[in-house]
Amino acid sequence: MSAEPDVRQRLIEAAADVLGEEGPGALSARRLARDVGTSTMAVYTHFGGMPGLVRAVVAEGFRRLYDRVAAAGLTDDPVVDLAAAAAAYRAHALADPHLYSVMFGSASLGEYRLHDEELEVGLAAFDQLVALVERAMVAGALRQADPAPVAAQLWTALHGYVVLEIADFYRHLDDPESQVLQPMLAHLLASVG
Amino acid sequence: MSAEPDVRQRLIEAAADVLGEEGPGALSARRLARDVGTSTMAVYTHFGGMPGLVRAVVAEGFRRLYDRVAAAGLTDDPVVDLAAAAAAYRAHALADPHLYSVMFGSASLGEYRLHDEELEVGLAAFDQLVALVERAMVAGALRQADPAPVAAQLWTALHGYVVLEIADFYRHLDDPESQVLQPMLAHLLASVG
DNA sequence: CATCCTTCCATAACGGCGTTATGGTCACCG
DNA sequence: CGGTGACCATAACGCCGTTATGGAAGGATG
Repeated sequence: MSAEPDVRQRLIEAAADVLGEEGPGALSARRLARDVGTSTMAVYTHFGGMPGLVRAVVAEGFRRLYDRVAAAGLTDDPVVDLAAAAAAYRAHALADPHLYSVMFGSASLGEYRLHDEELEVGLAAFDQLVALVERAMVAGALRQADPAPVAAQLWTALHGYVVLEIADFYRHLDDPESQVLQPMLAHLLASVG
Repeated sequence: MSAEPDVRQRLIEAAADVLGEEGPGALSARRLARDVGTSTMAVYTHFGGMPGLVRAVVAEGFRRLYDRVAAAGLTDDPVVDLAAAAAAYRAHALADPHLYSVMFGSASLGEYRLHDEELEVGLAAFDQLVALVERAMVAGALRQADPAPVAAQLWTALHGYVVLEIADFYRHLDDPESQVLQPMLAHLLASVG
């Protein structure tokens, strides 16, 4: 049934599965060792402990996020592509909200704190957005400027929306997507366009 | 030294203290019982368990956030007041980042999920912002519209910034406050003004 | 071929955790 | 004055992360 090689990768995938299906409360070295068919010591030889495994899962989450946003593809309209990337980003986060929460660590699992290794993977995903913004600038759809801060503003707003949506803080609004998310992104794009 | 009555409130304050000084990893019923000078059973008689205590701490966090933002006071310029409220909001979050993370971390700490009780306290804080926006509208500083979605957009962007700042995701930018936060809020205000 | 050394994981133990069962104490109410 | 309920101390159960120890496999070295 299960392939035997690469215990490290299988632990990461098992952790991502448990996170997606049962939430962070179900994450434990013993549970993962059982699922993968090994002992808890494998977690220590490969990750140095449970926090190390969580960091690896976070890096994996950023890799998946990168792939998902990249899969949105490109058209001949840079603004349409920006909207498509944002939609893909949100869809990915909502499809695995626990993983997304752990990625942005605010989720406070253990004493986790961002290391350079995971930050690098996260920044690769962010650079995608910078490239999309820069492309819109050279195409004349956005005013010429440093694309990094503009991309950071878009990402910040989108991330804030996703976090509050996952935490169910828009419960009292009907259709928050069209009342909050879309106008907010439209305002930001209009102001830098 | 310590007042004896109201074990419930003392447990909440002890939890907020531990959260602020040592982070969520140090939160435990046994630890809090030791600090307060009681047994773990007090947690169960007053909160029904550890998740119940966390929910109470979240509600307390929203109450403090409300007070902190309200303390910003009012001038005769509604736009200045909006900026002051945003600054107070950010300062409060950065002063106790663990508490802020738990408040919005739908994930991770146990199986915590937002209940109506805490949402109500959170919405009271949000209503402050709605009132500030409405005040700016009647003063003519912002275009007349439904203030709730506008306030939600401002809050979303500000929250996103605070979360990413706490998680140290702006490490690669110098002065993210002036490169990201200020222009983002300015753009949103300009677009609705 | 024999040896060593490194990598990797199984077993078992330690302390701490949330939770539960049980019982005791004290206030209040009939 | 008996009872009844709220509140908490004690102790146990089954988890957890982590560590110590040792054994098995494989490549390098003589």
